[in-house]
Amino acid sequence: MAAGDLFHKQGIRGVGVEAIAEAAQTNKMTLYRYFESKDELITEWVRGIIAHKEEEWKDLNAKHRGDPEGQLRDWSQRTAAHLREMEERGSALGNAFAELPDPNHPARRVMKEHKLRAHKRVVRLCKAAGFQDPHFSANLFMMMLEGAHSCGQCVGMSQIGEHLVQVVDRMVENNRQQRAGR
Amino acid sequence: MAAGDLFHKQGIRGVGVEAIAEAAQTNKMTLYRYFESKDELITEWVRGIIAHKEEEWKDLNAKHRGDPEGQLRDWSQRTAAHLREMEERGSALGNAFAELPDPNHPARRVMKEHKLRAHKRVVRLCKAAGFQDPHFSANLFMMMLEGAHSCGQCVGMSQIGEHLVQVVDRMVENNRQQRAGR
DNA sequence: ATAGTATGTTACCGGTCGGTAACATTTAGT
DNA sequence: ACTAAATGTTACCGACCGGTAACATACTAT
Repeated sequence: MAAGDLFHKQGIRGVGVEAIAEAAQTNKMTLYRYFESKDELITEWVRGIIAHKEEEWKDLNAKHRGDPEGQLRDWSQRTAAHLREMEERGSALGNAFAELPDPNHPARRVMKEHKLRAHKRVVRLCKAAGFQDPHFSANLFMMMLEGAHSCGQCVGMSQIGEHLVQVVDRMVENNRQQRAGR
Repeated sequence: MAAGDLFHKQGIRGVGVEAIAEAAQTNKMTLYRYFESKDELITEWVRGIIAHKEEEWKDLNAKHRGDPEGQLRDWSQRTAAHLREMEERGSALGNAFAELPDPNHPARRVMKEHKLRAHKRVVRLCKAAGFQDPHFSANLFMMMLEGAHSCGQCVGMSQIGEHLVQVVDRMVENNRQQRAGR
């Protein structure tokens, strides 16, 4: 779905169905034979993004099996890499949240569920990594990763990415030392 | 300008000029005698928010004169308080960024300048507080404060606010100990 | 070749929205 | 009370957008 690029770059509400069809190299009519409304189309796009992220978490889990610290560090590295190739416009999901204020919008519900899952996952990882206060650390991780996107727009993505990786490394290292000292 | 509530709650593009006028207890025509376009109206709203934030920084500076650590801690506390009374919808400026993708939009330019100023200010504070790597710490602060808004939508604002305050306190404390140990 | 299905084309509908014109009404200063 | 400025009212315009109908064309399988 190449229409997603449009959504991300011009904003969901700033892109007409006609433009979406063109980006998908088809036309409006055919589009409406597959999606019953623009809202459903948006929702499907969001679902795609989320599926991709879940896929990445599976990779992360497979690559660092039984190593929650490694997963966290790799997660930050991937996010940093993702930041670097995303000049100007912020996070797709974050923007979508801002652009769909209606709490009953299906896409919004899907995103909320995903965020809850993501948060739980990070809490679980922090628990497994032996962090003293897993909820605290998990919230910290989430805050920083979320904030990196919007923050990079004024500082420069690459620097933000670097610092993100650094601080996650430090947190993991600190935790390791604290555990050793107990 | 009470119309700002509408912008924040329903999204900039989701609010018509008519609704804005009604919220301001006037009508469209009068509105257009003061603002030459909706875009300028949006920009003025954004300017108001920014002015309010700058005002708060003046307060912060006056209250903790010569105490950059106190300013940073108080900043986090105010942000936490602000989070608590902001259930559901994220940061006004962050949302505006998402809703105005056009890089030439005047409001966007204003916001970008403001973000740059804010970042510089925090770097300056971190320098004054004697942080070892002021740019690193400043970026951390910014990331967390930015991220807290979007993150609170899935965890609960009050908890996020608490943790935000805690971590800023810890960073300040760590810095104090490191300085003492040098 | 033919039938059936998927895709493309055009034109249109209803609604909303930003913005304006023309005129009526109120407010305020003297 | 009279004037001038500010505000309100109504109606409208043009543009855009989401969505549909009707029909034409291309593809595919047998």
